[in-house]
Amino acid sequence: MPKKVDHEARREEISEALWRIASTRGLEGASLRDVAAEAGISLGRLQHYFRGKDEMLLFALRYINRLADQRIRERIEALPGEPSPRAVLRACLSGMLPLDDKSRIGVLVGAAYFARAIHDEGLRAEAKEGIPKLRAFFADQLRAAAERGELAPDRATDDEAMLLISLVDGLSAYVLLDVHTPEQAVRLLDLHLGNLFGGGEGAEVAG
Amino acid sequence: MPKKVDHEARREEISEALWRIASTRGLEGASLRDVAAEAGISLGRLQHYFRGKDEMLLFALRYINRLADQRIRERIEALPGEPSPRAVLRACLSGMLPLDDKSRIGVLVGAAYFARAIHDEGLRAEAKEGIPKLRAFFADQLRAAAERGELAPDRATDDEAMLLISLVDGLSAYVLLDVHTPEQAVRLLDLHLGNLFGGGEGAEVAG
DNA sequence: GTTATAACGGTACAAGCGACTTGTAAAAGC
DNA sequence: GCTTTTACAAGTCGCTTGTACCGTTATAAC
Repeated sequence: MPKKVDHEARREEISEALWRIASTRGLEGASLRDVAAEAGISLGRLQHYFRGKDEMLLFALRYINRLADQRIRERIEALPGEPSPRAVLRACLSGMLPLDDKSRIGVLVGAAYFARAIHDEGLRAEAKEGIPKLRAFFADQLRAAAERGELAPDRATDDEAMLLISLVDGLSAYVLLDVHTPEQAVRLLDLHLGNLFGGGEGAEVAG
Repeated sequence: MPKKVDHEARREEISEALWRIASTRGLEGASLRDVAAEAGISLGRLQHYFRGKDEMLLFALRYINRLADQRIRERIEALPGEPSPRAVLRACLSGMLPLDDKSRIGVLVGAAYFARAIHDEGLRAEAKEGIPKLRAFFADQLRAAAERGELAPDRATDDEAMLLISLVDGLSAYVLLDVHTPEQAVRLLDLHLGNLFGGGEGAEVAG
């Protein structure tokens, strides 16, 4: 047999090439040939690592979700001292916004997948997968905040969590459309958090 | 000359066929041939009314936006008596959610266009166009509410208006992905409005 | 050294795409 | 009634797409 190649690593390289195309031209404009060219490989090689286009798309989606998850986890752990629930939430939510090149590409690719997921059962299941966990995590933070007296105790934490997720998605969409600048999106997010937790204190946490 | 045909009406018929396809298979899966078949006409005839695909897409987008605008205007006028700013806002916002078949198709088509608008300057300009006016209208309602003492006077009305728009867009996306049912989306919207205006009073307005 | 096989590069192919051209029928204008 | 113009249907064009299928190389196993 010839040299053993790390298939997973190859697939990740190809996925990154796909992201680069999807974030500039959209998913629908990413043909197998384009992706192969962007990755600097032949079409034949790409086909060696992915049976078909769908398999490639699904792998790339799972991979980018995994990276985004990890990125946000690191943001939380990077918070100084014993961060308040509010600080944790702000770090998460602003990490979901397209603020820098990395996260912008992530959101861009996510938007491209979103459009396809609406009509594709497989992708839709994949897109929905992470929401409940995220929602539960946010709700936990809100409950912790309520216990510490930083949040009105009569707030419906589970619903407020979902509201936060929906809001960030809406804000992200408008940043992609250049309706907001990234800074405005953060400002609006902070406004909502201010309404939720009360007052402006807490907004000085770095983003 | 032969019988005079109402070009505008023909274009609207074709647009409606396009929506039907876009709402089930997505915009990218809507070829000129498919649209023509859905409209029950030949490809040649479709091309007689639209120079190219881009022109068709743009017309259909403007048309559906016009209809949505009109639909929401009617919702406001249908409100009983002298409606409160809160009731007006709720009618608008819930009208933007995909609650019935009509609005669902509208949002579905809007989502398809959104994905394309990210990478298409012309469509992006079209998608952005209505936002400032909507935002100003919402801000006016919020100011009116503040004057009537139904809203805390220190609220940043312009930002709160944008927050409402972003939230509804996020909620709509999650309804399309079957993360929320339409009912849950309305519940979350009402929760936000309750937070904004205070208390639960006002939530009894029909949707 | 032979062989089996993973790892390719290259090409061929049918299908579908948007755009364009041509042909034809019919009705309004003169 | 002849002409002109509109309203179509049908076909063709060049191109791109995803997929399938070669052929070749290189290396690990025996």
